[in-house]
Amino acid sequence: MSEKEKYYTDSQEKVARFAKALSHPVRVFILDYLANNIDKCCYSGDMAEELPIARSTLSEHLAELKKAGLIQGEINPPYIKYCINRENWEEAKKTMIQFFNLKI
Amino acid sequence: MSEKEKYYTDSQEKVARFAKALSHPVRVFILDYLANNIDKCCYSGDMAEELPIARSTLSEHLAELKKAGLIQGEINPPYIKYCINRENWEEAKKTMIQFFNLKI
DNA sequence: AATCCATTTCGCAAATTTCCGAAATATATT
DNA sequence: AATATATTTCGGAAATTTGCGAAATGGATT
Repeated sequence: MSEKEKYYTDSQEKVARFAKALSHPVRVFILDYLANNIDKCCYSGDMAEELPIARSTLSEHLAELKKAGLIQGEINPPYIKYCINRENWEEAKKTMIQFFNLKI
Repeated sequence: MSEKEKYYTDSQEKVARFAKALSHPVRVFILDYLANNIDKCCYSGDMAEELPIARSTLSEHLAELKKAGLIQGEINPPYIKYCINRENWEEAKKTMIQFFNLKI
């Protein structure tokens, strides 16, 4: 009796999920920042200095990206060193590129 | 005295804007649908039949995609034939791929 | 002019997102 | 044990998004 029809493919849901993670300029900024400082330690506080938002708000954007799997934080108290999660980043990239390669 | 500092690059804002347009599975579905039926006429009603949402809700998702420039509607009363806006689609594709090509 | 039809717009409710400052956390240092 | 530090979590406000059904739209048909 389970009437759960599926309306969206896994791929469609994945595109939407990754896109949502990238749907705020602060989060795009964070990913850019991490990608451009791959060799350095990236702390929340460093990014906060370049952004017009409260630290607690930045923290929530970081959590959002973590939830999407795109970044990870290595705890090193009282700091947290953030970096891109390469494996999931590659998956997001593949997912989005495949979507944009629709034969239109 | 205009204290408007700019915190995000145009590119970052563009990524966020396009990503937002793709951040809901219904909208991803619509773009897939249009891309896979490029030769046919695509009416709102046809898509509505494959989706678990009210027609008015679908209409609002279509408006969202139109606002982002990704689709356009050719009015042919009482129908509206939808299709992907190729020029803006290509721009979105380029924007997103460039973003994902960050040297990480 | 009255009716039909696909679609959108409107009015509104519910859910989610974004944001902040204050408080909590967890460790290192004094 | 008290203090200092970077960050997160909490509580709550404001804004935005998602959704629906009813009404409006605009041209075609009777």
